[in-house]
Amino acid sequence: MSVLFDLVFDIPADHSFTYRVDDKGEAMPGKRAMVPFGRRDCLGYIIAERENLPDGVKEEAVKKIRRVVDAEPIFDDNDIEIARWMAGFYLCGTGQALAAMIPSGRKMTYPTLPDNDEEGEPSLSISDEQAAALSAITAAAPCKDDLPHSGLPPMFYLYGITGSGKTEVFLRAAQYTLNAGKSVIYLVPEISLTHQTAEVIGRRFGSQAATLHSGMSPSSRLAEWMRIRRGEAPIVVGPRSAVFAPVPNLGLIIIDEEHDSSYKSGNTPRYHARQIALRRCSQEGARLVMGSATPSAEAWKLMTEGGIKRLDLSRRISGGGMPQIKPVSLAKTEGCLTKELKDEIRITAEMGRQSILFMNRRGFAHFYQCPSCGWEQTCRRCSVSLTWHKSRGRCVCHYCGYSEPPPSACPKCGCVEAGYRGFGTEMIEEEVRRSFPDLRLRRADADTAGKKGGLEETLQLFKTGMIDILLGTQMVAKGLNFPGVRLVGVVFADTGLHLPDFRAAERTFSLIVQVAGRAGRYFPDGKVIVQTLRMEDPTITRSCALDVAGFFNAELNQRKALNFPPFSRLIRLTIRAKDEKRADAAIRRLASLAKPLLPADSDMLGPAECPIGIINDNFRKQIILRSPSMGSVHTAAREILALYEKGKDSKAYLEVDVDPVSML
DNA sequence: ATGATGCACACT
DNA sequence: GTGTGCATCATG
Repeated sequence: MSVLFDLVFDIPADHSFTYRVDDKGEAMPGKRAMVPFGRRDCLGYIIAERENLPDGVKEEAVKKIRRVVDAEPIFDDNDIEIARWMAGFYLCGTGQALAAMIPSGRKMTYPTLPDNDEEGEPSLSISDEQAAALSAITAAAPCKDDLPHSGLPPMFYLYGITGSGKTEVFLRAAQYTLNAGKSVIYLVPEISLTHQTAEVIGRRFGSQAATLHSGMSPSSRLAEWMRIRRGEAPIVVGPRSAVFAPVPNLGLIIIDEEHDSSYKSGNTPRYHARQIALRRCSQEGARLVMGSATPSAEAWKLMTEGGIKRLDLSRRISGGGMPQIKPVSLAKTEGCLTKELKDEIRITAEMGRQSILFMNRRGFAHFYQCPSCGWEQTCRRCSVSLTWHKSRGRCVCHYCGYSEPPPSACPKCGCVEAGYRGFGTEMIEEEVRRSFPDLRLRRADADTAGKKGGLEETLQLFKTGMIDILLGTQMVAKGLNFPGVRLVGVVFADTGLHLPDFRAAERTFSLIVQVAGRAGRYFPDGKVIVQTLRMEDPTITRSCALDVAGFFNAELNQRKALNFPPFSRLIRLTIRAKDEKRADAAIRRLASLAKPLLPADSDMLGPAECPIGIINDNFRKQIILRSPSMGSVHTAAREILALYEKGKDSKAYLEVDVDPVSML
């Protein structure tokens, strides 16, 4: 008597496939199995047992499971339920969702950051604000039957500047939850914070803690996963994929630095850890606690509406005040360092303290522009500005790697004044070296980090005071707390504002406030200089005033007027193809399928070229479906995709992004 | 996703 | 007449 099982695979196809085994033996839902699939053997996930064959499947078509891979199920009913929900929400295959839950661990190595002496040791006493926050969180013990009417779990937001003691509140809330016999998931942004926080938690909770990070080998990751499932590690720390940690009896999910974009997955399924956390908490009767100095617009809106309880941490606990933040105009400056910034660097050095010079995103800031006609040197393949790399003597595209020597004169108007404007790491490095030949300078960007241990070494040197000025990109903005830092200079704050993305202002604001938090952590004399060409821009002025509420008032009004999130939900459909005609045809077909299927309350933006029109020789076109809520547009999107699938051009690839975070 | 299949045009 | 290239299709 044979038994039937449904399996899913890590493929975009959404439906399950039925297999049989002669006698039940090892097979059961939650285990993986090798099965013949098409003309080869494939690893599939057993998701259910079934009584009868599905309609239209003939007895003789059903194949036998070759081998059950796992001794114990790696997924339980709850996991499979989440995967099914993800497949529906993110429009991916159930198997793809399951595969995302235990990523097969690509061997990426992340730098181990120097210790963050910040909140490592348990403080014996906490401030009144911290105590108030903690008791708010621990107050009402939620249970499944006791959820708010909305179906949302109890949600809290620790809203406070860097150094205001969020971590200590998180840790105590975790301890409280463990004491109550429940489990905790503690999410941190990718890369920098994982190790630091894992260490703090390891010290605090010992063997009760588990870490799930992407640097682990598949086998040790799986071993850790099973240890968590057995309940041997009731507190789990990790980046976004740790939101799936199979802890029994979930009581609390913590999302540190909630605004961080690494919580959104960059590949299929493009899930957002916050969304999964929300879902798990409401499903499993747990609490959700987030924290940041610069919440996302989504979180801010929910706080003002009361869906999330905001808990303010307004003071720095370690004695430092907030630094003075000064916007400075770049307008009449030769080069990239204003007099104000140079003066402060000098003063800082004379005090024996350190400076960080911060630039946004490599590539957008350092491009060739003709001073007479405005011609820009861009990549022929990717349509983004080329970046001048002095050390290589070439102009490089950051998307495809294409490079060429710089023109000696403007190819359009022949102007020989043609030079490099904009500020890249190398240019700033040169200017700082010229201005301060006596100061020790190190660069920390993707180039210098590439070498083995390059970044770690630089950070270690900086921490031990062997470097006076650290010049870096995004990667120095997050999670670094160096007591010796007095000055932070934002070299060109406008860069992010130029990006064609409705979240450009939000990100720029957040970045400046976060970066400002690096200064004066432990002393009251921190200084931040924000260089800009847009002294009047409200994003710049409000970030310099640390006016989060003012910024979001204006920003949310704007979003509302333009009907962008958080006042609407988006689904972005991107077509990419080597041949532009193909891409065009595909996106037009997609758009014409979509038009009549959209619900009345929804609309469609595009078809249009993507903000970055070409990446790696692929033309990219997009349409954006927009709706007041996910419900209706979701159903439509599923139909659209199903229709598109039949008769699609196999050389044109479709990418689906539900709730896109970056429009680039 | 991926591999098989079937049809188009090319060339010893 | 067979050989390479790509669109189409199904996978239980």
